[in-house]
Amino acid sequence: MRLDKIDKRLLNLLQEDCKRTTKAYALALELSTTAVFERIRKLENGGFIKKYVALLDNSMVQKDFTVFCQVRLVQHTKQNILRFEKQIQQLQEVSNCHHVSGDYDYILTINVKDMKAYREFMVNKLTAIDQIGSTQSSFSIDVIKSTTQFVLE
Amino acid sequence: MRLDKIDKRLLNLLQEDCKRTTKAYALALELSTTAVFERIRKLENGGFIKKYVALLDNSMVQKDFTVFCQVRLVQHTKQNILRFEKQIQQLQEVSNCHHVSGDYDYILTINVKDMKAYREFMVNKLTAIDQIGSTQSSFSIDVIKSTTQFVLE
DNA sequence: TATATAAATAGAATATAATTCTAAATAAGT
DNA sequence: ACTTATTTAGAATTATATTCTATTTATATA
Repeated sequence: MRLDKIDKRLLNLLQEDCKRTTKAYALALELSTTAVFERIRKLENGGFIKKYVALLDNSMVQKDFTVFCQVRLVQHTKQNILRFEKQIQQLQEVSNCHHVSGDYDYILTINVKDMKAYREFMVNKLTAIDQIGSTQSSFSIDVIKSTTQFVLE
Repeated sequence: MRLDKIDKRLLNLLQEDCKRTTKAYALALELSTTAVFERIRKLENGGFIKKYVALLDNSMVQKDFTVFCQVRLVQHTKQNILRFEKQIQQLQEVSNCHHVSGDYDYILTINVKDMKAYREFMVNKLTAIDQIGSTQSSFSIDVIKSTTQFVLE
């Protein structure tokens, strides 16, 4: 399935605000509500849209202390990798984790309340994972940009 | 305004899937639809919920080449900082940018189609920003975890 | 502890929107 | 040009959101 211009515009709109009425999208795209309804259904079933979610204000829910933590494993055995990754997935403080090229093996994004909570997390949870060799943390001083939207054109 | 247990459970649900019916949330929380409706309204007006968005499948929309790019500025003048940040915000390939502590000044998350597109981006857009001193890129080999959800408890 | 006041909830009523259905229009393939 | 499939529109229906009123529950105050 291929996306045409209208699909892309629709996806851009849905990424901005998925709670508008079908009528509102229809108006913006100059189509009927049925046409829009069918397109959305296709985009959902086609796997383009993963999910619809509420995004919270980090500071309002006390999760605005963000840390980027680079991790190196002690040894790159398949077992180590799998165990490490499984444990990372379990940690609710970790919002993102990528296996990456370069000096370190993984880059993690960690969201907690404050430095104290980060220390707790490091001591009790992260460094408790014994596949980890070394880590390096960069603390977020300010958020310059943060979006979930991919601009399609 | 303070969040009680029910609010937190509701926020957790809305972060998972914001498109369920009020009735569905009401059922899960053992409340009436009106009660849930009012709570959601409060969470929205109280600024806890920033927005409702559709999350797309990166690979389906050809944005699954992810790079973490660390950036160092040539000089830390206020002017340089502001100019750099303003330009970064403009770049649609950059989904995230944080001012960070440590060796580098910024960590950027970049989403493009492939290595070729990344090269284009680097040459034509990123390194065109003349406040940048040096950069270091880590390429994502695999996504271990990726969520927008903060677990509230 | 009794009383007043505010906040939260439930259920019914209403308004609005989603979804389905049928038919027409458009596009694609032969 | 003709057939077939896809997309679209408008009306009809179903489901849901939203409002309203009355109760209940919680909170504050004397």
